[in-house]
Amino acid sequence: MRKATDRPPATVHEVARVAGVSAATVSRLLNGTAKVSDDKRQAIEQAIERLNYKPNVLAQNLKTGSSRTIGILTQSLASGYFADAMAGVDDALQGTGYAPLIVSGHWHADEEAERIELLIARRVDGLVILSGNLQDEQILALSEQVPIVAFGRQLQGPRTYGFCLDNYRGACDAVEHLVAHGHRDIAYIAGPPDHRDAQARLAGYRDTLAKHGIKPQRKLVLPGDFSEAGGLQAIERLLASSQRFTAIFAANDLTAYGARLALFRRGIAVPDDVSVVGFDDLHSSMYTTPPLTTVRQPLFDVGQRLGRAILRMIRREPLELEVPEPSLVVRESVRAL
Amino acid sequence: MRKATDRPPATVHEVARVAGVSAATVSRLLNGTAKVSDDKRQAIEQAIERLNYKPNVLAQNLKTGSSRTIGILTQSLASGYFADAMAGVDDALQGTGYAPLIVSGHWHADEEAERIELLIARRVDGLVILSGNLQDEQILALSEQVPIVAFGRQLQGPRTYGFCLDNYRGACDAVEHLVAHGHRDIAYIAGPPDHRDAQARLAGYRDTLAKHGIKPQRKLVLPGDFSEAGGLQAIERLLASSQRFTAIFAANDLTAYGARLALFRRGIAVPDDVSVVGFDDLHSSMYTTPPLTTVRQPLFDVGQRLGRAILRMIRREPLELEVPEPSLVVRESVRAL
DNA sequence: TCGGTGTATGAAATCGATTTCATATTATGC
DNA sequence: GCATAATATGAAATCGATTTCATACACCGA
Repeated sequence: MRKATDRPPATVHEVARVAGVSAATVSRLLNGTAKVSDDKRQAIEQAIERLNYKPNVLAQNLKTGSSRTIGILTQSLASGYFADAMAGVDDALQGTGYAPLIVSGHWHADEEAERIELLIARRVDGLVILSGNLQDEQILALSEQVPIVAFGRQLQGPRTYGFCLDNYRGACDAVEHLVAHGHRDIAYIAGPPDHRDAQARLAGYRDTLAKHGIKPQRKLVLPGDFSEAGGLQAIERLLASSQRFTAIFAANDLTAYGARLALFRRGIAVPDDVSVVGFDDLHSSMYTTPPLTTVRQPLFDVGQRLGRAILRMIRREPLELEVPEPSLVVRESVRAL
Repeated sequence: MRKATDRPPATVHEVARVAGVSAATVSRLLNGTAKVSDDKRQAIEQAIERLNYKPNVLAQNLKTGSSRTIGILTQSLASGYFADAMAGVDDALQGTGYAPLIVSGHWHADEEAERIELLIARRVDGLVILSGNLQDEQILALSEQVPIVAFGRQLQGPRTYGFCLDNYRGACDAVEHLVAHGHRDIAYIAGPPDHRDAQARLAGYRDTLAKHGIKPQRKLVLPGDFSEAGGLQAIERLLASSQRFTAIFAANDLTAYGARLALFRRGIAVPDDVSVVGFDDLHSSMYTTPPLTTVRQPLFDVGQRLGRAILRMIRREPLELEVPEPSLVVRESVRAL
């Protein structure tokens, strides 16, 4: 199993020796740091070819003080929501020489802080933070050590930039849609009370009802937790309470899935008996039965922007600040009354 | 905005100087490489505290020749299937000092090879390969440079280990379940013809029918591609052909989702009119309407095993070889005839 | 008291690149 | 044709840890 080329990998010095030049010249050629004469260039290129030389990234890292790595803090590795954003970041990093180092904070501030310490210890050149429970001040403090871009929080600083989508606006659009279709008894399944996106969506729901002169009914606002189980339970309770409602606005798609199942179990048809609107537009929402009308968050796009932003920040280029908009995507889960 | 401690981070040498010892002693204490006397230990610990010293990982990497990083090659960053496995690997790596470097091959052999080159260039200490289109021989060749564990391919070598779940068995279980419930006209929506898991599942379907003396009907085997769109299209075609069938076995859950929607659009109830069984047990299959009966692949568990295996391989410890089993999870999408 | 064994410690080499600084060489201007 | 500027190049320092090798010292038995 021993290969012919079973010697330790070549170094710049060996390349230099074979090419009859100095290591400095090899380095200069490879990095384009300075002009090297044509004959030496050829000699070096041949030597590299012959020795199959690949620069040792570890040595480069040490010398340059950079790991050419971007840390990504997500809240869950197994969530379609974050996965889309991560895919976007990854896409933006493609071909730039930067690789993503992904860690998960599991929605827990302490764990997030710890994981970020880990990333900084590994000398990531930049940090992408996807949502989470850290305080903005903590992030600002961290940004003295490494440039940071964040999603799900409004931040601005010399080495910090964070943006949210307009959750309020998205929720308004969703409720407007229901109202426009004649619904007035609209239940809302909330998200975690301490989650700002959830708060904004709730506010959008309330304000839109008010705008149309629909009296808010406390019993139509149900607690939830952004999970299917939460949505299921909420609607089971609502049905048990025999409160009248013709539509449900769920704080996110997962919640809507759970709600949908609760209705299904009771033989209540969507959208014929009850209309449902979600929030997020997860990929699978296109294939629920019926396909879910929902507020689209363009998370891949968000991820791309974050990736591009962190790169610009690292290179100290100005970043173009433009925030994508959520938009209602109308499918088949809402019926006109 | 300037902090009091705005000087460059401390090095071993500074710690050594402050503590009145040599850098070697500091290193020895930190790594437990040799005994150091109690008084020096205290002096060093104080110096570390005072200077807030953190070893420079980049320098450690260079000197030790290892990056304390595990490369993970996935096929998609935004797939629930792979995400579960990645979460498992991540979980196994937690607290070991190793961090995952995740790249995606997008089901394309060339891209996979390229991404792996990138990981090797970054001197990952080990490689976890999740499925993909690379040839086994290519992987074996790569394993001379770095230890590899793989999922979705049977591999065995000094620095290589790969296992599959028993897809054949899983498919047999699924079809047995349908047959036991009185179904004989069972449609099958296949996966990509060149995908081994898909091939194994198809074989399981065919053999189980044969075992029960059910004549195979060519028109009941429909092409698919492991996606919802494929499943949708397959069932639309099947319905158009007015071929009789009472059950559908889909090559994976996504396909089943698509099939389900096609039925829904035609007003065909599941499971009352047609039964459906999937494969994978994605998280959301618990919340489809109705919840999907499917063959569970314990992917988080698989990921954990992969993570533990690669660590053992790196440490040159023997690895316990035990492959988890797929299992049918019965929900509500199958009716007895 | 002396040689021998063991132990804690430091000086210096090392990992493999990049970068500074000095120098030999060539090109340029008058 | 000579002084000067510009250019390509190499030797050596550097990044910050780890590790080898040598050494000083203490301890032990004879």
